[in-house]
Amino acid sequence: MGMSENTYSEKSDFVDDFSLKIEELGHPRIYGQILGWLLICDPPHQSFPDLMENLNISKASVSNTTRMMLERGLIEKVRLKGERQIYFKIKKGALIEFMEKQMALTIDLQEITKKGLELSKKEGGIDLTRLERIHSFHQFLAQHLPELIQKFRNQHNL
Amino acid sequence: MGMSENTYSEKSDFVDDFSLKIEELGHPRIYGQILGWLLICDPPHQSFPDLMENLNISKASVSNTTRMMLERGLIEKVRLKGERQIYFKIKKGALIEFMEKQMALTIDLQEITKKGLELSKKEGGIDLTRLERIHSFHQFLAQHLPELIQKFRNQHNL
DNA sequence: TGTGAAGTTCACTATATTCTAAACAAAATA
DNA sequence: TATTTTGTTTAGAATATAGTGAACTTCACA
Repeated sequence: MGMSENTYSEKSDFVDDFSLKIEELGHPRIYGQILGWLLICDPPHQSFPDLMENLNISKASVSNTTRMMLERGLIEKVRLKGERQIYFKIKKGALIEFMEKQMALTIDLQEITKKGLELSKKEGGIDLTRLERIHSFHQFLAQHLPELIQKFRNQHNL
Repeated sequence: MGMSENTYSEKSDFVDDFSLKIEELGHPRIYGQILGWLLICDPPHQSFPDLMENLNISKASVSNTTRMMLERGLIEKVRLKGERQIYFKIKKGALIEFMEKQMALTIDLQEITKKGLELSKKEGGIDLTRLERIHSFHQFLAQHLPELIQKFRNQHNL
């Protein structure tokens, strides 16, 4: 892993690394850019021009992406008294839910492999060990991941 | 979730669901197609023409994709005595490793958020609670996920 | 060595995605 | 009501990716 042990010297370095990793998880890069920036910006709420200037993205990108992120509950709008502009900030706990969903995808495979197994059994004569192995893994995760995450929530009052 | 509770009636249904989910995890769809097929095919090893016909993909796609999958250790070549053709089969335990890596990505974020935190502290005056929350989550996962998976391996002698 | 079967490579097409510019809408203020 | 500020929409450009056909290579075996 080419990942340095040092602290970042620029906020943009953090945003880059963060967004690349979010992209690797299967999401648009701009998601990670906005999320990453909203994690380290000052103040925690940011306007359209704030996002446009700091991330070098267009107004339309800000509009479209924030709309999607609002729908998915990742961020929320903030209105400041006496100000016309909308500000956006990370919704509390949203990133944890985001990662939780990420892992739930893995768990979906439990259901899929289960049905695949039933098909293979119905058909007969098919070697089941391949599917059984991966299915039992997902079954195990489906069983234990939620309680592991719950344990974290309890520890941190979330 | 539009996922039926029934068993699939066609192998292609399983392959479709499986490959769509793999795609959602950020991988090329054809990965999921080949992996899914290799999980339920009979026999477990498949030739070039087998894959081309059952998945409706070209010879070139089989060649390119299997090369990548071999490099990443997902599948392996099988040679049958007296046969010139190469066969491919799922490498034992490969899918579990694949999913493990998937979760390790999530853990990479522990390192990234840690460095982001250090930057924010160095800069001073920045609200740290946002990053601290997500970092502690990843730290928690980085600590507990490996041992959870190890527990599975122990239970199943893998 | 010649032949044909098996697999690889690569340039290109098709497709999907991302992002933007620019026109448009809404709403506050003058 | 006219003007300005703020945000939305949408058609299309730019880019990336996936997938293919066809030429090419390799190699077993006659």
